[in-house]
Amino acid sequence: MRPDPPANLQAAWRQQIHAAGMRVTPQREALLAAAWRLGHATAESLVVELARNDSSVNSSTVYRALEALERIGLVRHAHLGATGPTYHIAVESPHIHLHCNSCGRILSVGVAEADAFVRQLLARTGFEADITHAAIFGRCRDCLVAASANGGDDGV
Amino acid sequence: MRPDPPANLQAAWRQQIHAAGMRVTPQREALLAAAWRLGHATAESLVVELARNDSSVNSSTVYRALEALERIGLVRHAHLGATGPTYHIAVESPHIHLHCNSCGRILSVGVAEADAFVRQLLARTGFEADITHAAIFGRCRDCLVAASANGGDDGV
DNA sequence: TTGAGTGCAAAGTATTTGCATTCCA
DNA sequence: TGGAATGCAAATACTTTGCACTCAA
Repeated sequence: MRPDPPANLQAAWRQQIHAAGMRVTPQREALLAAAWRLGHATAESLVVELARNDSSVNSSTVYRALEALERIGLVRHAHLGATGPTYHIAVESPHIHLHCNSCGRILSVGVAEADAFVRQLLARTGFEADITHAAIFGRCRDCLVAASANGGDDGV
Repeated sequence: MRPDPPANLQAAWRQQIHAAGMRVTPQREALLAAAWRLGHATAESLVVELARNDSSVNSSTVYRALEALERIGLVRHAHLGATGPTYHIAVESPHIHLHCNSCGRILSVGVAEADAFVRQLLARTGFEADITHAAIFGRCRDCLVAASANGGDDGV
């Protein structure tokens, strides 16, 4: 969990909402701050995080606000696991999500790791991949080590 | 939509269920056949497909059967879109799913396309990726062409 | 014969929608 | 002040669970 967003960032958010012809409301500001603190958050977890922090926001408002804020590019969603979409602040540098099937953790690595793959895919199949949009599933280093220490058993 | 599975394949399924100490029921046979016909199917779509074909199976049975059949390796699931998990018969040769954000189609390409990427990811981050488990989002060739013909507009 | 598997109905969870009210610009 | 945005409550969609009954082995 990160600390609250810096004031200048919050100001930029307000400005961007306003520039899009939309209204700056306390709920939207609280929502953006909560998304910033959580890093990766489902709609559900945002509702909970907001309730924890004084400012509770109705869940239907959260869904509608996320949709509106995504439309103007302030937040993005990705598919990180079995659950529904996960939202994050758009300014974060783009990264690939690696979802460990054993421990459930989400690791992030830079998009550069996949550059060659994306280029090759485009050249050979004509498909322009947005590698950041969905997690890649698998097993993280720690769980691989634990599994092999465990006699090579899966441990899943 | 594929034709019904060949008899020898169905026999192999029965054998594998039996070998796992589980019971071969008409519902499970119908479910496997439906999954084979659909290729990629959500639990929901399997319920519908089964209802269409004489043999309707209760949805709770479908969920429980999918879980049981996945446990013994006869079916697998993947995350292909915004919706829940998608099931497919396990014998299909492993493939990467490419989900087009514009037209919604799911393209399949061989895992060989990602071999270098998976190897590099393992070497550099220690993460063993199962690239087949989740779709990669992006835009297919047709939609890219359509978008550029459209003055470079997104068209989404 | 018997218990794994099924169907049904009810509950749970996540998300959406209609409408009256609030409050930002 | 006007209409975008919110809160509430009801509706919807999907999945899970408890329980009595069925049927594969």
